[in-house]
Amino acid sequence: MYRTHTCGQLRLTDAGTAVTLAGWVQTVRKFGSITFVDLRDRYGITQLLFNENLNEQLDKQPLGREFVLQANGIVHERSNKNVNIPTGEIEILVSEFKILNKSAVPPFTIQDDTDGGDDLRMKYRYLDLRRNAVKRNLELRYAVNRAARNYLHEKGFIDIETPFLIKSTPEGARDFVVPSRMNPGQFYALPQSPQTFKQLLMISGYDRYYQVVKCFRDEDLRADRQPEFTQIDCEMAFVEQEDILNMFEGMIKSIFKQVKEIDYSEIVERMTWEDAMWTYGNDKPDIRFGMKIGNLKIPSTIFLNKQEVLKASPLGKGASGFPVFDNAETVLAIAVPGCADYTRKQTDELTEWVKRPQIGMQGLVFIKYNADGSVKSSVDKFFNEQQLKQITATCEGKPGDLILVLAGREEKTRKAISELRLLMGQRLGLRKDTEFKLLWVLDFPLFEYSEDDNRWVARHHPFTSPKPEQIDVMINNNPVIKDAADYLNHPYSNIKANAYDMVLNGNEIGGGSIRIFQRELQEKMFAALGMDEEEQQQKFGFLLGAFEYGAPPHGGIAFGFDRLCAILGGSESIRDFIAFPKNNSGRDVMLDAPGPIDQKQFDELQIKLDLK
RNA sequence: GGAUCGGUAGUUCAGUUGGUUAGAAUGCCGCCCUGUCACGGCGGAGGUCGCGGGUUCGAGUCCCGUCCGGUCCGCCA
Repeated sequence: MYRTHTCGQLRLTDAGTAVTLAGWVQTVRKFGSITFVDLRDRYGITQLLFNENLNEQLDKQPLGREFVLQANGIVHERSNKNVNIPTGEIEILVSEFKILNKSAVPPFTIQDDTDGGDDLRMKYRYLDLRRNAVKRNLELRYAVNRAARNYLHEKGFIDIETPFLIKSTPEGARDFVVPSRMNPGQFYALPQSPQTFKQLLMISGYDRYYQVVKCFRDEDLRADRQPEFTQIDCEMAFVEQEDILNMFEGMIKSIFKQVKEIDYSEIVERMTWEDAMWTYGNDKPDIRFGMKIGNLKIPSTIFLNKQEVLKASPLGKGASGFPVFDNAETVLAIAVPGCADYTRKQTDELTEWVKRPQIGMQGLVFIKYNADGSVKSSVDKFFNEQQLKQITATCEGKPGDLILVLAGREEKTRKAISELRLLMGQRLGLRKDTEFKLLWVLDFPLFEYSEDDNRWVARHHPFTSPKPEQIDVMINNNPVIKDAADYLNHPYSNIKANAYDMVLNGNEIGGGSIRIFQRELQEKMFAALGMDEEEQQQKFGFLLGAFEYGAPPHGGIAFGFDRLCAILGGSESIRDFIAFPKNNSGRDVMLDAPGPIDQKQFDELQIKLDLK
């Protein structure tokens, strides 16, 4: 037996007990004839005391950081207690010790505030995982996993595994592919999600399915994106949208309760996609703070339900005399609370920020709504006080606020003001990572028009059902677009999907839809995406076939598990919540993967490289 | 595919207008120390300034190329 207790276990009540501990040497503090050693394992740190009797032996067998040590001794009350650690009231008076393994000097310190950079920590991930900070994240991840499983099990869901070696589906993200040796020249694809399998399970009658499952997408990465990531993937049969929303806001609330002991008793807010874009310029708005967008001018073809609002806008009626606004497709404003006293330097800095290539705006207009009620703007030449106050009113500006106005092309400007809003929210400390705000975003457009491919693409995925009342529009209309520029007038551009995203603090943590379950509608959808009958049969024949054998109405949702864990852990980085993550280029720097393979392997696969 | 920032001691970083022997902190090694827990004191070792080329009397510093890493845009149903 290597140990009788763990390094996080012993307390003052254990004083006098003979124990054996095993763990890693965290630090050695030597004082001439006595030596303190902090011994660490997964459970904590216990101080070992080597007195003069053992010091000679310690000189012969010096201990270094991360040595694996076994020590026998008696639990003693400390004369100087350490209130900072749970075992701080005791120490082990060591009578005998054994070095179970030596350690090279680690390339970075194994501490909460390590001196190692990200790259190095990933290369020596097995050392980074010893750090308490990372360990806590993995423990949180397990807690979230367990909480989700508890809830779903309670609700009658069953976990069914689905295959990883499947068929390539070119819709959506790029597939990772795996060559088949037994079928030369043919390839499996790794699943982007178990989407079609879970639908088939519904058809098979497993009406409540879930899986905590790896998904694979071969797309360019970001700090918060991994080529392989984990979803909590769920599907239910005989449900409508409302049933799904209730079930899964229940799940998130239950996870909050089980993991964070947070009673999220408020009603989860709901917002249409159109309102989200209109009010926040973003389909995943952070509603922990206001700073809602004032819409001063918008193009007529978007936001069909907002035309009445537009008429009341100060710029909606016609030329203002300010060419930047008059020539712009869209003019949008936000009121930044309490920032009317910004200096020229500060406003210049914000202007530079919106002019960065990633934001790409031409400039930024300021209106200072001073605390005394006066207004001062960078466009005083073009607008009188009354007009400036009208602009201020559209974004609900109050005395003391700084009004920021952007003008330009609709899509770019809306994205820019959304980014600016998030930036200002961040700077004003309105985005606390201890506050959690859930939101459902509903009624997404079913299609988006791809000007690159000159065709409709599914915004969610091709299995998403239109709103029930719009099914006729799809069935009875010809999807062919003769003039690409005219797609906004096509009936398909206004079809809304029976789809929903769950947003937590400005992050999309889950998304799903009610699925198409009739063959005719599914064929119509594939056709709308430009697939002829033969292609449909070749790629999705199995699903169309299954729809002929009594497919029940069904729908589901998938949650981004890694990101959910990161948010609950109060972190921006999902990498810290994954035991063995990949870097920005999709490399595993510890394994040095991907890497070349042997010629023999190529020969067996009958594959030749033709590197460009 | 594009933008941008970075690469200097084991590690995290500083390094002025191009100018003598490239520094700090931490880690590491040695000696001292009986109550530390970020121990302390004294001493020491440690560098192909990512790589290649160019400009110059002289390059860590300027220019070009390249590799690697970070962040972002496109992309990610």
